[in-house]
Amino acid sequence: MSIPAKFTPASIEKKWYDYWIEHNYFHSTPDSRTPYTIVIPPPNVTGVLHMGHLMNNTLQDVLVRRARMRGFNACWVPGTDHASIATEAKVVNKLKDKGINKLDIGRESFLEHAWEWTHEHGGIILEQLKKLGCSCDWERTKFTLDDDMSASVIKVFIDLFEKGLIYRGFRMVHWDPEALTTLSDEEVLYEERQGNLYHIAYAIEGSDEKVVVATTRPETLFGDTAVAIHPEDERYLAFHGKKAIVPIVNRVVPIINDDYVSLEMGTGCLKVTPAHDENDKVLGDKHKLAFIDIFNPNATLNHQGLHYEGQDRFKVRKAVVEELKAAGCLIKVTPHTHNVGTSERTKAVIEPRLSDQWFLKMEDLAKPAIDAVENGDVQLVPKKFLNTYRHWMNNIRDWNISRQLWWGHQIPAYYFGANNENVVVAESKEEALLKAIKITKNPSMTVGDLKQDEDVLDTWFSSWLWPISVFNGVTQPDNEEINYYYPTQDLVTGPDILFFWVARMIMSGYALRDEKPFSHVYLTGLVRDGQGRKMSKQLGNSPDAIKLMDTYGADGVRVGLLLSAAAGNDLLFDENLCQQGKNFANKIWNAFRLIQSWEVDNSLDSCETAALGISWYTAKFQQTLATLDDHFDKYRISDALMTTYKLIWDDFCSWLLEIVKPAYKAGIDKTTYEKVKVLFENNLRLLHPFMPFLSEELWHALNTRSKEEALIVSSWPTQSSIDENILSNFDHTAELIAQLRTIRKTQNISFKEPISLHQTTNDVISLKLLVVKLVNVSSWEQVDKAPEQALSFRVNTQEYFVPVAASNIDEELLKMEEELAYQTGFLKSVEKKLSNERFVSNAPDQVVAVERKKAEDARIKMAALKERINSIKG
RNA sequence: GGGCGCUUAGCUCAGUUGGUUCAGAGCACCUCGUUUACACCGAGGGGGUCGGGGGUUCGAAUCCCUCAGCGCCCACCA
Repeated sequence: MSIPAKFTPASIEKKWYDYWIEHNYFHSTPDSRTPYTIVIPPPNVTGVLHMGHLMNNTLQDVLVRRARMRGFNACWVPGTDHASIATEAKVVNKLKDKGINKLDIGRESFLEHAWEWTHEHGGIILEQLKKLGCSCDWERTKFTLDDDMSASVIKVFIDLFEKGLIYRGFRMVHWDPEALTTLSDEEVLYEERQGNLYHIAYAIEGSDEKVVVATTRPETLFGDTAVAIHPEDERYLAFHGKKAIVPIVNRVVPIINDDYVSLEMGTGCLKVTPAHDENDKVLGDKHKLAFIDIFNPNATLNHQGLHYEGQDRFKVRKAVVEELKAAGCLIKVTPHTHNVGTSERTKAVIEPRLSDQWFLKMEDLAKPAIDAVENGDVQLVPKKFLNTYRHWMNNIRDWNISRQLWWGHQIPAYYFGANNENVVVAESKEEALLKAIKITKNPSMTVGDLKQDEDVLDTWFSSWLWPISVFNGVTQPDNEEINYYYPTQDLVTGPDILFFWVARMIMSGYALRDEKPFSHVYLTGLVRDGQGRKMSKQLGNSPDAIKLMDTYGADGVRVGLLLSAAAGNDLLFDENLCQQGKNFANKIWNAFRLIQSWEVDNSLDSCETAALGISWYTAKFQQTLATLDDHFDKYRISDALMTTYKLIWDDFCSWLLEIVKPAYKAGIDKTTYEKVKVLFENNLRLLHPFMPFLSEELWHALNTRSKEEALIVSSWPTQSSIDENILSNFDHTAELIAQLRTIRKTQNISFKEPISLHQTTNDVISLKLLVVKLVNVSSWEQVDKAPEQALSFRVNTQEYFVPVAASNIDEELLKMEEELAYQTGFLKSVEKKLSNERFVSNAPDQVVAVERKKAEDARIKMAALKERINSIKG
């Protein structure tokens, strides 16, 4: 036999991927079948495959491949995301290495660099997905900055603006002083940091008294425009109506009363810096205070910072503290831990900043999206995320959608007028001009009078349209594709972007099409390392995905990841699981080798033993298929895999093949041979979603196919009635075989030495032929009385005996006496239960019946044991 | 600070409405085995009072209360 005993995945993977592509099996177009659609969570265009992607896309491919086999028109739409801030940050760094500053080269030139970078690194990740075996419809590949994608984004912006949902607001936003842009609430991460609480004395105007405020940010005193106290704070009643003098700047500011101020916190006195703190802004608006912005965009101080102008905020903090100390204004400093907002991308400490930004009103958009998830139209898997979702959606705030970046969709807003005080929103400058003329009634205006907004939209403002825009459902709302494929079925993604992306897609679905975007959201866990740490570049604990596939094969890695990946649970990645996947592949490979090695002997009659095994396996397969389908229906993908794993390894390889296997050098009859090949082929169908490469390879190598050309487009087995009788019969037989093997082992009886078996009763039929073959039983008789010199055991209530030499009998006697003691105790406890009237009257009849059966069985066993013990003792 | 969830065998986890073999699976481990698919293997085996305590019930891994430990989400008040 020339087939190697070790399976080498590398030898077949590319071959079959190319084959699938050549035959166009991944491509989908609308037809009369029911669609099954998944849109990929688009990875960053310049990203490389990491463990999370492996996990995610394996799951999607499993779902897609199974759906395809079940006769659905499967369509998996791939694509990439331009990842505005992440990509821009990379390009900025790259230019910096070359000594180029983004601002020096200007927008046009910067974008050229960005596109160059995108073309250079873009799409690598999609190639890597192919290696994993992903059956995406590559003809549909989209990029969020493609022209048609951009057109969708712009159209939605304009529509929502015209509906009054998008507005421009002067608001406190999260400012990233390193990337020089605003961030949405979701892009800010809070870290606990050790800081100080500074107690600073402010003089009261026209008095020797002082008021002491507490602050964590003394450098912001340049922006102070009030001191606030609680109106009922008895300590400060004397200060009502007075004014305070801000140290260093010597600004005279009012002391205001507001019950926002806590009596317990700090000193009970608050310095108010309306331009640099969200809460202070509220106070500022309420009390009509001045707003003094003291920072430049890069968080150095501006001219308001006086002699600190141009210096960084943290340096200024130290210097100001020193100056206050020297001036005797610093009363005390206490350590203080607090949470500091940082930029998800640049890690810079966020500076609250007032600025003009674009916002999307969320409250009305959220309502149908909340309902959809509450009433199950959109199901989150696992359900535990429902609470999180509900909580967030019910407290949703307006979405800051503008970013001070260049890489992205430029906001289609055009300003005009002497101070650019007017704005129109339009698809193009020309259209904007028409709108502007309408407003100004000045026909002499030209496009030169219009200035487009410099900012771009948040990345998620394009990805929230993804399930619609990939089918051009925004720009052509009634086209055939969107009508056919939308809503999609399943979305597979991580819980970390539940709000960034998933919630917003649900909202856009209802806002734009009055329809959910998908029915199920499968939320995967994070992939962590063996110590539970999140995998990251910094820690260097993330294995190289490509290397992993080279080592264990794509199928092996897929199995490894899936094996312990219950939905929503973090996966502690362990390479051993990939090894297990690889071992499994090898096991299947060798099962194939065994079958291939058989030679049909047409002179042989159909083997009866094999026929029994085949009948049993057929039933077992049906039973497992029902379980498997159920796991899939409930999105228990790792359970589905484990079910398949055990079916093939244990039931097919360990049992069926051993039953069917012809004797050494003997031929096999044609009937058995053909049937086993069909059973193996059916195994491959179940296996295909998990291990597409190996299963496709063997499907072809097996050479039994009649009508279906490739496994990927073959059919998923259908459930039919299950022969329960043979299954229970087999269970009994398997137990009998295990007992006999144990006896062989403990008694040191070689397999080659046949054993004989006796039984006294015959109330259970066992599949005798299997026992004869698998444990080499030479004679099997029913006897009236237990043999004198024999080992005994029971399967259920059936008693069996294996005659042995006398020397083993004492041991056997002891064993039986122990067993008798156990049964006696067991019976006692069951009888106690049954004599409890409340149990008998309250418990369901079925449960009581079971207890009665237990007692009955115990009595039978005990009687047999006693009889045997007595007979041995003579 | 508010909310949610988790704790079951050495490891990773199942356990659906409390009641049939419900105390499980895979891996790891131990013993034996090179029988002619596979040592990336086969056969057999050990291992948990289901985090602690209390309660409801005829009956609790499962329901309630409480304590301890861990994790996540939201808000981020000087």
